[in-house]
Amino acid sequence: MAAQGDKISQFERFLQSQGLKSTRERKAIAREVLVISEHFDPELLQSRLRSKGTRVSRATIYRTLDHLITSGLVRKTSLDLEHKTAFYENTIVRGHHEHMVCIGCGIVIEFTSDEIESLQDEICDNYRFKPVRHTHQIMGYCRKCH
Amino acid sequence: MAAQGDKISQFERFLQSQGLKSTRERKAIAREVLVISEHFDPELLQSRLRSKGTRVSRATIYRTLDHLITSGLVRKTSLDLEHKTAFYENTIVRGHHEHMVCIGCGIVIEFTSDEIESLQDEICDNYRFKPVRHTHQIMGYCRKCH
DNA sequence: GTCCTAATTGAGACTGAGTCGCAGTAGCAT
DNA sequence: ATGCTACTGCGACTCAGTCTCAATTAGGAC
Repeated sequence: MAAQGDKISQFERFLQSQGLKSTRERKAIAREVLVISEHFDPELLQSRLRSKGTRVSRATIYRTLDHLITSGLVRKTSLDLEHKTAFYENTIVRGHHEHMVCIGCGIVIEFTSDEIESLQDEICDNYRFKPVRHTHQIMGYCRKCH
Repeated sequence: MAAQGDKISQFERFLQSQGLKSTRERKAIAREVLVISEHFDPELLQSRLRSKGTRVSRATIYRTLDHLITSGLVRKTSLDLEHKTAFYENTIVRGHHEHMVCIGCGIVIEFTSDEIESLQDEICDNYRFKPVRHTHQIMGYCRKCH
């Protein structure tokens, strides 16, 4: 898709603006991340790259993910308390959303609610708190599991 | 306080009902946990016990926290993505609440909102999802930090 | 194209939270 | 008091993530 190329060059401009270099590894990682449409962990990312013939070390995966986060192309999503690994997702394919996680089968259902978002803003206002990001996660049992 | 003794014996009954034994270590841990009014991590719990002259191994701390969770006296609260350690809190002193965490100074502000809770229930209903617990956390800057 | 320097990479050592196996210990029911 | 079984502590282990360092590479200057 055309949009992806744009995003890659957005990332390259970001790197340049930070005095960072645009390397083979960084481009490969960015390219792959923008193509994954679900949550992923660094492990999965590495193995997807490997299966395409691109070997990148664990350290570089982590380092590059940090840059992708700073550049705004990727976000870190908790999705946790059960899993120990961090999860990531690209911000292009995936808009903002919250999670319901089934304790039975592990399935993740996404939801959003404008009402909740605005109540949240109201509460922050009351506390003079300037929100930057938030996570809202419901653990329970999905239709199939209870 | 009187309530604490009750809770201790509630825990002992729980242990018994599970065919578990009521040991010196478990009682000491339960007693301490019920007296901590803030979030704590296993590390802190252990050092508080040690400073009272009770030595308990790390493994036992973790094992007992699990039992306390199952018994309902303690809950695990994410409070994370920044910290790597798990946090816990006792359910007696601390009612249900959500967190705002300041990215600047780390201060944790608690909040609750009945409106949000009921919107949440509504959403779960729509998805035929049976909620068990949830976490809702806002990261941002507190009054002093922006 | 060549040179130069600073940034980058990969490998492996390291860290820190949490778990596990095991040998010795201690509840508790009889 | 006895015996069965669960419990404890220790230290080894795991696993995600970080760090160090020597070797490599991007990319600007010439």
